Amino acid sequence: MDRFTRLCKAKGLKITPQRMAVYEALKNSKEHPSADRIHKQLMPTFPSISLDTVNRTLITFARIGIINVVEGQGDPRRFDPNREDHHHFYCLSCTKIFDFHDPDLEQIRIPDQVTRMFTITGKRLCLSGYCNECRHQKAETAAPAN
Amino acid sequence: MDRFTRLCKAKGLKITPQRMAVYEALKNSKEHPSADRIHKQLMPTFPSISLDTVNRTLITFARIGIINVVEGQGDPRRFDPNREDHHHFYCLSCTKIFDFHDPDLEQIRIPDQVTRMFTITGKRLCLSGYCNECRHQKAETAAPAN
DNA sequence: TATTAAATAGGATTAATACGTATTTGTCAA
DNA sequence: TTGACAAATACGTATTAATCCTATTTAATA
Ligand SMILES: [Mn+2]
Ligand SMILES: [Mn+2]
Ligand SMILES: [Zn+2]
Ligand SMILES: [Zn+2]
Repeated sequence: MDRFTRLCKAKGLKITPQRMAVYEALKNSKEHPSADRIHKQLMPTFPSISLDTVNRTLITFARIGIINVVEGQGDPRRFDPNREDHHHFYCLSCTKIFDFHDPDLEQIRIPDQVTRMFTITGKRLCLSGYCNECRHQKAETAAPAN
Repeated sequence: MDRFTRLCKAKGLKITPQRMAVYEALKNSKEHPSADRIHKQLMPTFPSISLDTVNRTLITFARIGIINVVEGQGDPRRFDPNREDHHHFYCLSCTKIFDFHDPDLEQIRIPDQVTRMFTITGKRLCLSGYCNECRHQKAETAAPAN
């Protein structure tokens, strides 16, 4: 019994072709797709799958801990299949999210004042700016940010 | 000449009653409002102001550096008038964002590999979980997250 | 194989944001 | 102080994301 089947059983979720398809689309991906993106990706091989189902499935997966919802800046909700502890760089131009790791950052200590006040389930360093592809375009086209 | 007037002049922006109203609404706020929230807040004293103008104004303010856009998890775009270096806790239940500071975190070192690859304009520790108000409700109503 | 609750598809709705444009208005130079 | 003009606004429309509704299908279980 594979990981996916095990997880579904444990949470009392039915194993449907739709859920399997979404799981397969996410597995091994290092991207941070939106529901719409996953839906488009599945359409060729699974034309009958609905966007609503993809969206519900992703939210369900996030709820049971198969994936995470990640931080964006007002754009469509993004999901992250990478459950390792890691950090993010967010490109303000193309909205791509890049993972990075750093041993030093693993030991970030959260102030007691904060841990007392909140129940913390997620912790991550969020960087933003312009990715390599975008910073060049930017210099030509747009005015600088400040 | 006040800070707002100075900033607008420097960036070649006209000083309009709408922009002044939005600026006043943000100033001194420690919240992280959406465009809609600011619009609702202004309606009583400025009934003719349009949501479109509020939204455009906020985006303009973010562009010239008066405010920032902050990370959410798929909810409407949120703005942050607090330009001090600080960090965030995001409540997964009520979506409120809380500021916190920490001298230790000021010196977070970003790996060279990352600074080489990207132009970084923002850096922040992003925590998520449940705020004090929400974690109690949660115990009663909803099933645990995992 | 029959039962049943869960899940899906797809249409409708709501909400957030952006766009198009006629009109208004702040700015600046005469 | 005024007039010209580009910038900004209001508001209607369009687009997009997300959710809701419900008839139908289907996975799980006995
Ligand atoms: Mn990631
Ligand atoms: Mn803040
Ligand atoms: Zn980019
Ligand atoms: Zn809360």
